[in-house]
Amino acid sequence: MKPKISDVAKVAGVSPTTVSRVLNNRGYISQETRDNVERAMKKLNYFPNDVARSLFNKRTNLIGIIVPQTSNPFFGELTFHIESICASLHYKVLLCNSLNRVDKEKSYWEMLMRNQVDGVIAVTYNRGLVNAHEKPLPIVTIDHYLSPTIPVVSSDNYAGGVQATELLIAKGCQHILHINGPLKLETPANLRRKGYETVMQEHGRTAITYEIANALNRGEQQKVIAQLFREHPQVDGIFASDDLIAATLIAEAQKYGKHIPKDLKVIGYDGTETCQTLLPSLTTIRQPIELIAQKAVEVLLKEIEGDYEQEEMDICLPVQLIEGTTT
Amino acid sequence: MKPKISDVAKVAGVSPTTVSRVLNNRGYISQETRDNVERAMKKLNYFPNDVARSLFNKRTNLIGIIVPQTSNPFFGELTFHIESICASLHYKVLLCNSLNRVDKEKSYWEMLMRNQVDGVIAVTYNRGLVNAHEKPLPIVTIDHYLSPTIPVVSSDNYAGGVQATELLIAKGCQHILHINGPLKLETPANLRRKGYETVMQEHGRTAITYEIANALNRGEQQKVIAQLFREHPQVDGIFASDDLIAATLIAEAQKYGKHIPKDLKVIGYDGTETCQTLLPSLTTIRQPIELIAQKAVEVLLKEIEGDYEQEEMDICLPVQLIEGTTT
DNA sequence: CTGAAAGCGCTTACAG
DNA sequence: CTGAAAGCGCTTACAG
Repeated sequence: MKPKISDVAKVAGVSPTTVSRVLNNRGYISQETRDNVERAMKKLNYFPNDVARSLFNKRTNLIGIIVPQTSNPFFGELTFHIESICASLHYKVLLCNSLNRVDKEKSYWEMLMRNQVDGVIAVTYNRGLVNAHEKPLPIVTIDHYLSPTIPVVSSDNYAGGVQATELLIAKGCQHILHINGPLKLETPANLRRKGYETVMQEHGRTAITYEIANALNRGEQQKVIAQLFREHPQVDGIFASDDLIAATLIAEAQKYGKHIPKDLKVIGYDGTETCQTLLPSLTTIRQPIELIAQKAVEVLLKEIEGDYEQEEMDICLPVQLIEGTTT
Repeated sequence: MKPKISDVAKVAGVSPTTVSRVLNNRGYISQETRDNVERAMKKLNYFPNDVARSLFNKRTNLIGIIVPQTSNPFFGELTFHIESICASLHYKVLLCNSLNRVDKEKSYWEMLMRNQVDGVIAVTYNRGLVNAHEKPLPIVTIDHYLSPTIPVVSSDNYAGGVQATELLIAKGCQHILHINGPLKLETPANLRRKGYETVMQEHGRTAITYEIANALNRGEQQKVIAQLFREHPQVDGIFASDDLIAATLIAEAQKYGKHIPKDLKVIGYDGTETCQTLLPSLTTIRQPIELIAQKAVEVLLKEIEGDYEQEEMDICLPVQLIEGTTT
């Protein structure tokens, strides 16, 4: 059996109370008792049981993070940074892959509540989630508006959309299209499209957006892209709302005999490390992923500690254009 | 305050014991009491506290997973699958990004013990880890031998190395090199090199392997690649031990004016979904990532449930050659 | 079919 | 400076 505090107490010849005190460094303990207890802990290879501690303290130091899926490079990197930062602050991370599915979001949410997480970082859609529970946990979302009372961290999607579109125009594209994920969802990510539309309008162009219902599915992507080429054979510039779509686009374009960037210029979005390594030629708008993670954790911890300030409801971080050879 | 079992009991007009019984569906309860209790739970929006449950049951349904970093597509996909499978089996996942650093592995390991995880899936190096603790948890590793008593799940690295090398030879390469991660570590991944060396020898060729000390660092990769091109200008075939290295290789080769596949053929390793999307042209050896995740979870749960069988100590899964246009 | 009691491993007032 | 007692929210023998 794993040793418990009373075992240590017995070996050290003190009470469990005293052991607990040296463990938590609380109250006065004589150096001698302290040494005794520490020797006993070492001898028994004792580790405190955090489950018992959490029960008493009503604090788990656990946070939940809900992402669509860590296999997507953007979420994989985001998850990495969030977990790393949390670990450095002595928080532990319970991971949830929601696949953007409402049923999964719901059951994960309930799981996190049952496990008494101190807070959650959500990169997920479902709006009803939060209101459904009377006593919402501290929560912060990334790129998704869940409710007006929940803080959001995102990068400057509007500016990203503007920059991407302006670049295509500057490069001389005449027929510029946009491909996006599911549009009905009210996410800041839709601001990318807004940026695109605004710039197009300013230049007297018609904005046309193709929607991929399930952006995580590559087959779905190919279908929409095929349709796009069919309906707009004259297209010579495309702003894709993420790098994976852009990559699929490039592969499909080659099948149609379109040369990139001569016949068709493509710009993506996200600029993950992975994409910079695997497809360094891609022009893209880079999101400051690590910074997003940092801010999200920072805001969440403030909520948890209770010194949360109103002005931090909506944090918007700068993006950066990275020019490759696809434009 | 969150409602607890005694609150529910009060509302339902029964004892806490009874509430617990309907919660766990244990023992006999009259339909009427059951309905009463359920109504009370709904009314109070009650959710059981899993921390308290875990304390009593000495079972958390929590497993730890330690990977180098989820931002790497291979580990991102592996993590996704492991977590998804666990969720479907009502296990929760505590995520740890070790960066292959011994200090982090150690502190994560201790953290997992304190949190009373039921088991851990480790994709990590440190050998001393396990022996250091008298009472090791149920554990399974992926692609890493920690100790002879710990089961390993991996794909057929030797066959992968053989297939990769044979392909380059079949394509007419005369000077074939290999780039690998840190070689001193006794991982099944080194079998890839063994496969390479064996085939080279069979064909009377000299096997030469370049080592990247920190495979997670792209700057490091570039340095080694530059050295490789300097020392072996006549190289015309390279087997890279993962797809990211292969991608960096391809980018560097272009700087040296080498045309791929005419002047230089490149084959990678892993074949993640992400890589198939971002760099579909890459020839590679695909690991069955989802299957690896499945087996790892399966073996771990058997250890946890206690019906673990000896013959499953070393599970080796088949790999698959995927031919792109880089060979 | 239901409840009172004890206990999971810890911590914190409260005494001394 | 140290210890006995009570309790965190739950569950399981044990009675009835």
